[in-house]
Amino acid sequence: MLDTVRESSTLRRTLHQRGLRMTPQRQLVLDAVRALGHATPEQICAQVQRAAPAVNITTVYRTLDLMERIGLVRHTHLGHGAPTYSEQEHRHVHLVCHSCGAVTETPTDLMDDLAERLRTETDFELDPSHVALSGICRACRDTAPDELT
Amino acid sequence: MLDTVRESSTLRRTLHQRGLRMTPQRQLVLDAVRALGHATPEQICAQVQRAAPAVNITTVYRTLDLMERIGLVRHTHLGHGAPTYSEQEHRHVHLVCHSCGAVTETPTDLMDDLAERLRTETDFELDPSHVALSGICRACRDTAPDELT
DNA sequence: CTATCTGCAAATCTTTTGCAACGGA
DNA sequence: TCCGTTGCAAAAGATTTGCAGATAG
Repeated sequence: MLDTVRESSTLRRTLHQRGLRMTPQRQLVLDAVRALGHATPEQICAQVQRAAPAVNITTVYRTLDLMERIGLVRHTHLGHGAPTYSEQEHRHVHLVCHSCGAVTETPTDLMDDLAERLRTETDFELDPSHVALSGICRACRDTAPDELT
Repeated sequence: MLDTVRESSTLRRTLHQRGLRMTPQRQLVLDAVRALGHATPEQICAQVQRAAPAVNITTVYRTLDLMERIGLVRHTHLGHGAPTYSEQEHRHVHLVCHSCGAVTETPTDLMDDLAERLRTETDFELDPSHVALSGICRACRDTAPDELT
C-alpha cells in the first residue's frame, strides 16, 4: 500500500519535473514493467489491459518511449523479436538460449573483465545490460544436439 | 574467375547433397552476403538486384532461411532493427555503438574468459558471435555525452 | 517429366503517425 | 483555460504465405 502511494508520487514528481503529466495509463504501464521484469510492448499492453481494457497499445508504445527518455525504464534486445523493457535499475546480463528461448539473468560483474579489455584494447565503453548473450543452456545441451536460432 | 567457378560448384554440391537445387538466385544471394560482410535482408536484396533486378525480396528471405538451415550463412542481432546475415565462417564479436550505430568487429577470443566463466558458473554455452555487444564507441564518448539507443 | 523454386499478390504482424477529443494542472 | 495526452484509424515497414507458372535435374 505504502509502496503504491510512494511509487505513485515518485512517478508524478519525475514527470512534473519535466513538464509532463501524470496519468493513470502511465502508472499502469510502469506497474506492468515492474511486475513483468522484462517484457515486450505487447506483453506489457496485455498486462495493463487486465486492469484497464480500454488502454490502447499505441499509448503503451508512446509511454515506454517517453519513460525510456526520462530514464525510468530501459530496453534490452534479447535476440529475436521485439525488444523487452524493464526498470532502469534492473541491470543484469541476459543469457538467452538459442534452442528453447529461456532467459536467465546473471550479475553484470561477470562482464567486468571483458569491459575492461574492450575499454583498453578497443576504446569501446561496454553497456553490459543492453543486449543479451546468446548460447545454449544446460538443459538443451543435454537433449537436442543442435538447433538454429 | 577461378574463384567464381569454384564457389559455384561448392554451393551446387552443398545443395545437391541435400536434394536441393542450384539456381542463379541462390548464387547471387550467397555472393551478396559475402560481398557485404553482414547485412540485412533488404540490403542483400538490393545488392542482388544490382545484378538481377527481377529477383524478389521474398526469394531473398527464403534463400537466407534455407542457407542458414544448411549452415552456409548465419544471422546476428546487432541490436536495433533487422538481423544481419553473414557467412557462417565469418565469426567475430560485433560491437555496436548506441549513439552512432557504428559496428566494429573484434576477435571472438576476447570472449574466451567470459565463455569459460559462463560454462562453469552458469552451465551456459556461449555463442559469442550471435549477438552484438552494445556500448559507446570512442568517437561518440568524446563528443555527445549521452544518447538513448 | 516432376518436384523444387520463383515471382507476385495478398495476408500478417509490429510499430508509427495524424488528428480530433479528452483531461490534468 | 491551455497544452499535453489519449484513442482510433490509417499508414508504414518488415516478414510470411498461397498459388500458379517457370525450371533444374
